[in-house]
Amino acid sequence: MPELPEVETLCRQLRELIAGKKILAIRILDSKLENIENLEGRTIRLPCRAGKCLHFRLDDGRVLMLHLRMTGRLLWQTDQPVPASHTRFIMQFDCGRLDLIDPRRFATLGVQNENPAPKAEFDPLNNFSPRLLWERGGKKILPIKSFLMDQRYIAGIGNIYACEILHEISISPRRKTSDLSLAEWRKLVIAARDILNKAITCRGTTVSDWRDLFGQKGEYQNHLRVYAKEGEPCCHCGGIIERVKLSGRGTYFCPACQL
DNA sequence: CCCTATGTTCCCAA
DNA sequence: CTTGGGAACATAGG
Repeated sequence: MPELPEVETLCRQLRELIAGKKILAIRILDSKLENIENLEGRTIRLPCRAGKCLHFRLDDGRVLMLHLRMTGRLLWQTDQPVPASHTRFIMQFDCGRLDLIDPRRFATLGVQNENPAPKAEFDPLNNFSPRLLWERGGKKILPIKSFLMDQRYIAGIGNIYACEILHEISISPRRKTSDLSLAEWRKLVIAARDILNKAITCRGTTVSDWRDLFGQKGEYQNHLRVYAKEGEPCCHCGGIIERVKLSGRGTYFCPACQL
């Protein structure tokens, strides 16, 4: 479930708790998860986010990588000795315990020996140049929403924020990527940064079960304008929000003003 | 029973 | 090679 703002929220909360801390013990409670050797005794450096992925660099140079996929959650526990149901992985520190909870068991855990190369060409909060996006998208005839959500191109944007960003700039999710003008890419870059940063400030979007590291709901669901708003009036033009299927995903937009 | 789900990957067809 | 569609992964909830 988590997209960039949710993973960033976890990352910031983790930095306060486990940067520089030693892993006392781990427990893997799901045979689907990769068995990771020799984590005990290692110290975690500053946790980092890469798209929707969390990277925990260790003092021996290895990098523990966690992707939460659809239903993965991280929960910080200090006084609950019994893990919640669907707990798949536990890391014990002297100050508390980090639990990975994942009902659908899609989350992935892995270790690499060195820093992984960036997976995406663009990052909405760092290198997000309208001109480079315009050049890159210039020959793509796929829908702009599919382009925004493709993690090979752009890091961290998923279904909720793709819908919100496109609505903000009044562009249809079905528009061909190559149709966007440089001016439209400029608007997109600004809208993406605004929306994602605001969502980070709100600690993410809780429409069903997203929770932060301490089990708290986010607040950005109170600012959504199209996602899960089928049948409601558009805040820009009063048109009725529709839901269609695009790239296999429920897609919310205003057919009256998103052209 | 039906459908849906904030993600990714793989296979197949056009 | 590019794109789109569907299934798969596994589970909960409406």
